[in-house]
Amino acid sequence: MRVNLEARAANAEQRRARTRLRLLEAALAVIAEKGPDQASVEDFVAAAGVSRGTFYNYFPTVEDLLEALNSHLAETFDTEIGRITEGVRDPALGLALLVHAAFQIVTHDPMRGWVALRIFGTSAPRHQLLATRFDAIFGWAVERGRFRPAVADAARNLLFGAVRMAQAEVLSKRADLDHVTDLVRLILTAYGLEAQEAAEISRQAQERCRNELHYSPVM
Amino acid sequence: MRVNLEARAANAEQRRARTRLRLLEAALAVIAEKGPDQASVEDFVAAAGVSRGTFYNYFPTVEDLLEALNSHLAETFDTEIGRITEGVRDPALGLALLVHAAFQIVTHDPMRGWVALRIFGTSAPRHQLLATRFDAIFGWAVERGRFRPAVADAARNLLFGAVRMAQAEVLSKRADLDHVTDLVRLILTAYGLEAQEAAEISRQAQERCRNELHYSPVM
Amino acid sequence: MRVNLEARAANAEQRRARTRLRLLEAALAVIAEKGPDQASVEDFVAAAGVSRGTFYNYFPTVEDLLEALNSHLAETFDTEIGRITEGVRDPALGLALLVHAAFQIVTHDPMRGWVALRIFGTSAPRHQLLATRFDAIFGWAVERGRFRPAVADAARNLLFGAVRMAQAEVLSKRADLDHVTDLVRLILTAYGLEAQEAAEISRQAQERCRNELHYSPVM
Amino acid sequence: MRVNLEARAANAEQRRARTRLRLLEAALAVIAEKGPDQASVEDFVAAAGVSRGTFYNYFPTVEDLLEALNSHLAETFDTEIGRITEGVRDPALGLALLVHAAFQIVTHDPMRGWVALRIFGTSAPRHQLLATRFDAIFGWAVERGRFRPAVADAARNLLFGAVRMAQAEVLSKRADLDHVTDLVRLILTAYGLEAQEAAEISRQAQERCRNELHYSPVM
DNA sequence: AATGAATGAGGCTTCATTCAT
DNA sequence: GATGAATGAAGCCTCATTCAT
Repeated sequence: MRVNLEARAANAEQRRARTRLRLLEAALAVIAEKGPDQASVEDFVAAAGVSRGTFYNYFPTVEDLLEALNSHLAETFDTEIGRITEGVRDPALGLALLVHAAFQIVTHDPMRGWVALRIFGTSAPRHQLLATRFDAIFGWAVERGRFRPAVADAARNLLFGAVRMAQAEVLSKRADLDHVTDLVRLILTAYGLEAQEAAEISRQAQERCRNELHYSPVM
Repeated sequence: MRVNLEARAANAEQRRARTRLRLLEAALAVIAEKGPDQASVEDFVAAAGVSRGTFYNYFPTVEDLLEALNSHLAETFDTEIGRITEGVRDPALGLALLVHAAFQIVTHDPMRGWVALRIFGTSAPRHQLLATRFDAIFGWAVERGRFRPAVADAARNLLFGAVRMAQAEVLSKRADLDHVTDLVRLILTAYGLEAQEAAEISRQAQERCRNELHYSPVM
Repeated sequence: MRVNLEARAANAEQRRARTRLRLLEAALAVIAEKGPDQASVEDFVAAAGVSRGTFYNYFPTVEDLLEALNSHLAETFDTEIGRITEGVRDPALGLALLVHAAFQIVTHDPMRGWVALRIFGTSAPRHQLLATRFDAIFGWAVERGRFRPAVADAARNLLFGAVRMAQAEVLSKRADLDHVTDLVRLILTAYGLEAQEAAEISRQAQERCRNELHYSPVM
Repeated sequence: MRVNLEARAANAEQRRARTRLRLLEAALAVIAEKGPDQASVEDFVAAAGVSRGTFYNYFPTVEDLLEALNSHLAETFDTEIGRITEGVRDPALGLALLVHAAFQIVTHDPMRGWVALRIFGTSAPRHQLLATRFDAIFGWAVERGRFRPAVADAARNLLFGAVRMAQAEVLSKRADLDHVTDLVRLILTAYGLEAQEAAEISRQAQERCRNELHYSPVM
């Protein structure tokens, strides 16, 4: 009996999780297309194939869904980036990989790219995962004498701002991945590398991402 | 008789212009606070102190108001930037002035800063004035051997992306104008200047903006 | 489980049908009073006792409601007329019955009468059911030598125009059903019957309608 | 001095009348196109080339304009009809002329035709001029033994209803003037004429209208 | 849990009318 | 008189959210 109950509970929980995931997936697609401001509950439930009521069984408000989506994306994104930069010895290469990997992901799964871009524009709380990761690498690079010392905030905003803008360009197909290579080269130069080396590392990183990133959509 | 009619027409025209301006000013304040997507006609007319109907006497739709505001801001902004960079001999200093001046304006008239930031995030047609201005200076710098040759798109996105992100930080008071000085230094370094000189020029430019920019709100 | 779901679905469907009917009924009353051009959604929902939003759950626009109402009325009307003229051997009597029955209905359910009158005046697509029915009977009468040959269009417009005008008079209580008897007599005379016989048939038809038409509102 | 003042007053009055007429003309055109319910003050003043304010100097409300237009049309219409039926000896021919003349007018000046049709559908007070004229001719015909005695109301509604319906058809070009000839024949038959004679008189009347009606728009 | 009908606040837009000039 | 800017009531429609089943 007990076993039965437990099994049933587990079962129910699984179903809950599955429905929740369906709603998140649907929201991803809808928001990628319309943006968070134009997307309605109707859109979400239609895309997920569930009823209005069900939506509210999982998310008390639309805002909550957006937040959940935001967190979900930030976490999976950070995880992927972590995997790529793991074990890298050179912090400069680490940063280059970080950026190139992000664009690799965005290119292969544009929906996530759009959603990240669009949610970012709203007042949604921004997740600190990537910032933290950046700070760690950057600090390490300075410590090792690889980068010229600089205020971390400025360095971070330089990179994140440029990346964000390039992301919009790439997603709109107004720029391709070579654009990113140029950008990374400029950034590394800003941080203190010689132009030659910066170019070299950026190129390397891109290649490595292209080859090694066996990427598959996470949702 | 004729004179009377003409005078009356002129009078009416003035009234019209004044009301239109009031609406634009009000919209500036409202959008700075709420963003273009959350602002309603009700907000605009309440802020302008006119009736709902009056709004539609001036702008057929909200979109039209936003567009008018957008153009207005882009033009005044560009004009101001133009005045500041006029007569500058060194393109590197020109770019530094461009960025610092922008932040000077944004700091003194945060509403415009917010509106620029927020409208930028929408699908509103982006004005090309500043991009054009940047390209001219950058091309000139490369030609003169002041900057290392680079793809203009990448160089532009680096600067505009970073500036945009810093603008959000500064407006939110999470960063001050020193942050901008750091940023400009990094950017100039990315473009090929020595770290030392980059820092020097950035500092100079900031000082000059602080002293020379007798700024007053344009609307 | 399955049964439960099915039952629930059936239940929901019933609710839907009931609400839809309530809206149509309410619209009938409202339009009878104000006419389709002066009726607002507010009027409809107030009369139906539902909320504004509910209206749009059933009809995308006011126009759609009117159309549904129009079709509904035309069909029920034609059905009733059909029942009355069924099995009649003499086409002249058939036409007389058609007209008298229409007025019987209009008298007992003035709302439908008004709505028919008022919707007719708009650009709503006119239903052809009655016209078709008339043409059939008229053609039959001519064929049988009962009516003098005539262009069907003229004959139809004579009857429909006169009936429409009389309907307005009767509904406004400026005329009673004897007026209709006179009118039918004139029409039958126009079609070629002797005055005496025309009067006789019109009287007969009226009586028959009065006795046999166990009429009850359809909505 | 006095003369001057008087002359000036007369002048002013003339101008007033002219502006008023312009507004009526404009309203005629607008209503013919859009119908009275869809026409706005804006439409009227745009068509008349005057300002909103001027409109209200002449008509306190839109309703008043419609009423004035209604009266204006009824009067000019009646005048024209009167001219045509003047001196006719045979009342049957008189009625036939009345109808054919009406259609002649409507055909040559469709705007008036549409407006009459459309205003009629509203709750505007109906003018009795034509009804009175009909009653006079009909009574005369009965008295003379030309028509079979009948209730005047029924006879009138038969004719007016049929004419109104035919008018809609003719204006929509779904019927031509031959349709009217058929209709008049049926009506005269209904009133007691022999079919042969009815046809003959209807034809005669139509011809006469076509030839003699030197029609020109009245406004 | 899931459903979907019902709600009502909130936004957009039109337009007859007023009124200062 | 003529003008046209300003008004605000009134209409349309959407959509997040609630709730009975």
